[in-house]
Amino acid sequence: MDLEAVRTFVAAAEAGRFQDAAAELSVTQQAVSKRVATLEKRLGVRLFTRTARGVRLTVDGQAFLPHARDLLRAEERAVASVRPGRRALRVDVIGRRLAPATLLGDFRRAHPEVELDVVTLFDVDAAVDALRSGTIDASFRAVTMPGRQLPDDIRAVRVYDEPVQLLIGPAHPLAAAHTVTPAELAGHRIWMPGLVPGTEWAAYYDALAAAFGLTIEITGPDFGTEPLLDTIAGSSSLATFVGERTRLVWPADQSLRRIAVGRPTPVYPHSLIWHRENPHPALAALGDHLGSGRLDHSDAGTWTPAWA
Amino acid sequence: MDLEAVRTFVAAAEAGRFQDAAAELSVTQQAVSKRVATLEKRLGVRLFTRTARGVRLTVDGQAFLPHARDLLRAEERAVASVRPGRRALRVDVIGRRLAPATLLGDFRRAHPEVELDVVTLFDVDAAVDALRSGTIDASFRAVTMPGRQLPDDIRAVRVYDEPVQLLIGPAHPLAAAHTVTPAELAGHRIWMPGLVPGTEWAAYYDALAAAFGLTIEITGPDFGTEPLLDTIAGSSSLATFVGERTRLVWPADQSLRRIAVGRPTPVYPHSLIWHRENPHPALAALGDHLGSGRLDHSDAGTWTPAWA
DNA sequence: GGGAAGGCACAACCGCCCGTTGTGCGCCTA
DNA sequence: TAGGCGCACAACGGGCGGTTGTGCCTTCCC
Repeated sequence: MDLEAVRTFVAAAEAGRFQDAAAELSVTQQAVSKRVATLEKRLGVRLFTRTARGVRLTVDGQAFLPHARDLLRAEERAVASVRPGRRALRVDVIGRRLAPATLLGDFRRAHPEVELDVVTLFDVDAAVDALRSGTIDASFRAVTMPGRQLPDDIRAVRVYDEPVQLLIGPAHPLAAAHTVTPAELAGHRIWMPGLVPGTEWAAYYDALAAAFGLTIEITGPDFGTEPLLDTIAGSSSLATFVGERTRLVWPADQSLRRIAVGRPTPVYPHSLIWHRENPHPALAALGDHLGSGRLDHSDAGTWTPAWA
Repeated sequence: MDLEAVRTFVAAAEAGRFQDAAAELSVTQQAVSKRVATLEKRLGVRLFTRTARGVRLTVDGQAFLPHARDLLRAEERAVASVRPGRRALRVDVIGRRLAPATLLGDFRRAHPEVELDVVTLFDVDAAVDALRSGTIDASFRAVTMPGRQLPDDIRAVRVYDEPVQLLIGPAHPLAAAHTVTPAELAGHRIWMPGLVPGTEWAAYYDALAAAFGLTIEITGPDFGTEPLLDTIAGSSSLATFVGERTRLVWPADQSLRRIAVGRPTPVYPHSLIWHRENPHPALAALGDHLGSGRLDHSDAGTWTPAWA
């Protein structure tokens, strides 16, 4: 379907006459007539009844009109999402099912007027580059990697310490446990395919493994979450880590179990970083929203890497 | 913007290679390349980075992708709204700001999975014709007009008795009243432009005027609700009737006042009518929804026309 | 390190769609 | 009944979009 035809249809419906719609669109009346006729042919229904004083919407036309407006609005938003300058707020998250995406979902509900786009970059370096070039406006990252220092023009605020949980199947020996300590996981096989070496995500789990003597396997190609969850659910020895707010979409019959990890609870330090001079008006709203819900991370019962 | 290009963009983003997208769309790789290049040119940004093993989304492309999917979904809904057979549930209402539209809004919220289109036909006769021809699936009307009998194949259920209220400006002598009786309105000027003779809407107010000795003026052309409300707000003698749930969109400074009418309260009997053999699956859900919230209209303190 | 293969871009060609001009027809109005 | 208004149809022309053919770059493998 051609959006130019849809735009013509809306203009004609509002004007009530093809001639006026044609004037508004800077084309001839015949062009409007042709566009509408083509649209009607494609849809298989008549959208207007032609009268001596102009046109009037048919019932089908009345039903189609709001959808046509929706289409044009969606087009406007799509164009606006990539328009240089004054585009929608663009935030980088580490994964679309992880806690940052959930936090952004909360923000979207709290501020429905803010246009928000979510993207995913490779790592902190890419995010910093994108922040500096103005390609993105903010990024959720664990920015305090060992040996790295944020540049002066990048601001960072630690907004959410997310508890790490163990995900296992019903046949796993820990399936009946309510809580396990990190030390109790030593000797168990913890499998995390998809953990890309060099990312801060991988650095976090490296530190976790080192601190408590765990063995984390990242062998094998990453086939996506579904095969991973399938394997975990059917295994009596494999486990994996997930964040407390990680959304899992798995078939209900798999009966995967989340086991809390405590004494201490490893928490993943999500931070929001942005460029000091970014003028985007919605950025302040995002900062306020995240700051208001910020958790107190001075709790002695939690664990973070020494470099965090 | 061309939706075919948008569809191509989504296919290429999912496939990761122009060649695969081309195969899926049954065009050549060069056509996909051209479509994407044209789209990028129109948007002014690069959507893909070209690599030796295919293409990868840029940050702009990542931001654009969900909007592109939205566009295609909106197109699908638009086409579905007029597709003969299996189209969305289509309901005729007497006006988009009156109570039936509000009831449909409630239904939409309660059943977000139901595709619903709202149209407005001229009168009961047009609605019955449309129900029989399958053009619409249901209609909100006050069907019990004097001298009219619904055909056997049309079912009707009285779903909502809407109290009538008086709408006046702050300078009107009744502005301070909490409730007025219909009889007290005799002698006041009640102005209702836009009341089309021959419709059941007009018949109702004719009966109301006759029952209580009121004078209802329908003189003058109907310029829409805004001028009407402006005039009412600034007049010390003009009043008009509105339904209890009628949504008015007027500038806040006009300070219009709604005055309840009681002893008895005139109520407008909204009914839902549909064709006996309409097979639309969502029609039953609409009937259930309206039936569950149906008001008891055996209240002796209300008034309806004798023919209702 | 060099050849082969895979994948995208560019050029040329062409058909078709779209918009314009010119005209006809039906309906309402005076 | 004549005139005007408004949409549809016909003919024409240009440009957009698709295909074929080809070139270039990257990656992989021997």
